[in-house]
Amino acid sequence: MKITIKDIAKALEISTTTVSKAMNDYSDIGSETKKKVKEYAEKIGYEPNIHASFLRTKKTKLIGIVVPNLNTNFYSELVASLIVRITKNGYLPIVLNSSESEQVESENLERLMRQKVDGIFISLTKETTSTVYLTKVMSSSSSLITFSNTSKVITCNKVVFNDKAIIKRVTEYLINKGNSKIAFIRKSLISQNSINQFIGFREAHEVNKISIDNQRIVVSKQGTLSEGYRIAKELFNSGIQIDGFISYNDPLALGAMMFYKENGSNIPNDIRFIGQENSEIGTFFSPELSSIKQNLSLMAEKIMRLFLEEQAELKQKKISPIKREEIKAELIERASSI
Amino acid sequence: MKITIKDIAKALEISTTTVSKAMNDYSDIGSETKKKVKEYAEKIGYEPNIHASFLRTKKTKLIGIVVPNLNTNFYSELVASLIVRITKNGYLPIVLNSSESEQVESENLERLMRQKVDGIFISLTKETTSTVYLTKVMSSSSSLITFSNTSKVITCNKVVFNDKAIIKRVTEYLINKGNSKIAFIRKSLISQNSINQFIGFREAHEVNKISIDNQRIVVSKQGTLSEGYRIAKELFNSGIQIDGFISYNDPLALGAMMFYKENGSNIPNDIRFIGQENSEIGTFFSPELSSIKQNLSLMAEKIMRLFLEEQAELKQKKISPIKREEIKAELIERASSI
DNA sequence: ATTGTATACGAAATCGATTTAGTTTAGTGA
DNA sequence: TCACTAAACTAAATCGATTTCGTATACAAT
Repeated sequence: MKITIKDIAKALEISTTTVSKAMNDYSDIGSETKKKVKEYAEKIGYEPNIHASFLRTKKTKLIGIVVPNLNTNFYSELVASLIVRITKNGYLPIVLNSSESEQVESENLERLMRQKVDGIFISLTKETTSTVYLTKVMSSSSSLITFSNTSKVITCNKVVFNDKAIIKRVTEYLINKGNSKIAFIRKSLISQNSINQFIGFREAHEVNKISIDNQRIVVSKQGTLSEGYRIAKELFNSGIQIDGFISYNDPLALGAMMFYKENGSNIPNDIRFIGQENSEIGTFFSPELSSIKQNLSLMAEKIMRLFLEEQAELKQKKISPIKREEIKAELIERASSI
Repeated sequence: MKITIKDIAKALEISTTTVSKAMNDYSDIGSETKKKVKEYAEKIGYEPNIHASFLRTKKTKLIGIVVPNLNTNFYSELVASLIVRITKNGYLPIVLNSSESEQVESENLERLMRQKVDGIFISLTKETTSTVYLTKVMSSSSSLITFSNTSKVITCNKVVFNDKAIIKRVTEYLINKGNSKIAFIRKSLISQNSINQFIGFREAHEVNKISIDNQRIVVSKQGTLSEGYRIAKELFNSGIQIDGFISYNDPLALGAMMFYKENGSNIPNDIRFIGQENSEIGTFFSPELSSIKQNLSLMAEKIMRLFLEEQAELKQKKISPIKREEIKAELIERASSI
């Protein structure tokens, strides 16, 4: 049995208007009445029906999260972090997974717009090129925040890591250790995320006047241990020498490291390895894997804050300016790169 | 600008009633009219407002998913699998994470009930003892399906793995290989999931008339590689000998295996290791780790099917009987246990 | 006494659909 | 011809809130 404002109105012998206004702290309701209403509502366990109030307020208290691949440590942790913040602020998260498919991603955005969510937090798939759906979202009533992997061409709220800077720094770190034949395993040729990292990689070489051999630049779709192993094997069998290895996650670096170890390479003296995402497993290989650590909790925090700010501004009918936040990632140095 | 049934009604010069009925395939609307309405709706891109229709239908097309820990391979993959099925069937998933806290779990259930979701799919935390919130859900309008880790005392829809049977089988498999001092690392002492597995472990011993040394039964909260390493070290330092090792996930087994390898044990001859969840990483250690493989996709499929059946029955005002599905897990035998 | 002004409240419209309870029209059978 | 039925449609009520516009009261100012 559901409790509505009518029940409160009847019991307190006031109008439903007054009840509604009291619950929402309107200024034209006496403080006595407000107190009475709120207390009684609390007592009988009244909770406003969100769907009914949506009809007038156009607010659903729902936030859509769209990630390219939920089944990775990176995104499952980031999503978990977002969920905490979303629920803490009285919203509920609709989580969708694009499975690295632009097609699915666009369907997900349509679903969320149909549901009239108040906000959409999205990290693009590595194959996404079109921005028509993002543009659609921006002209809809849901506020859009792109994170982690976003698009260069679209102007919208963004929260990203300092992809270019951190890879530049890490590459120079290897170069300074004397490495000049560094392999770079990237996620895709299209995604902004990956492009930025590659630019950092390239700039580090340019600054140090070292040329890049494109044969050492590999795109890996899977990003698994076995893929890392396979890539290393192929490089080796093709006679492409390397003395450094940077990949977009840890499993790739570990898989490759395994191959070179089996083949008698001395790590880190012959080849230095650096992964990303700083997963626990990296510390259980020998030598322990150096890795770039991204603060996912901080990213979640910034995303949520951006959203709440925008909501507040929207309420005051202000036009909220586009914002961009960059979060610094850091290198965790371990035996594989010392 | 939003399009409503009014727009269609006006354009086609019929009543909104007819439009609504045509869209919902009522039998008292002519097929000509239905076609006309649907075509026009398609043409102008009409989409019914879910929140408005909720007021009459009490259906939100929303499903809540609650898992104990989203940031694990097991649950992130299972959730991803559920999301696909939920969206395919025209629903949207609200994903919540209990972070292994019964308190958070109960709050999550309250949130979902407040949102009036059509269904709640929940796997309980390992510390959950109370069933009051589950009972609340059952007497609410959301249909409840518990999965993976459920409760023994509550009578509700369940989809689980054959925890007892598979562990019994695996334990006997080790016993048949001559192992009699098997360590068993369980998730908790309370969770039904873990209790069932332990019963299987015990029964295997009873059948083979082997006594269990409780010192070899360890509860691990974290379930990480380092935890597995630590547990092995403690067993060893306490002088507790083992010749077999079964844990509730792969990292634990791998961590332990690492410790014993470092200490000169010959695996699998001295100690046989079996993990669970069959993660890729297990095949990258030496020897490769045997593991129990659960078909998560099948579980997701069964959960969704159960839900849809119940919805169909509910529509026909039938009382749907409580159902229980059990999914067979299987042992993937690798070098660590041969 | 009259006008003005806060303060506190309520009637009714509204949001966008669904559903109930008719109504109209054409066709059927006696 | 008349009563009856089936098919196709609709007016109005409804779901549960919010919001607009108005009203009543008390008090102060003129």
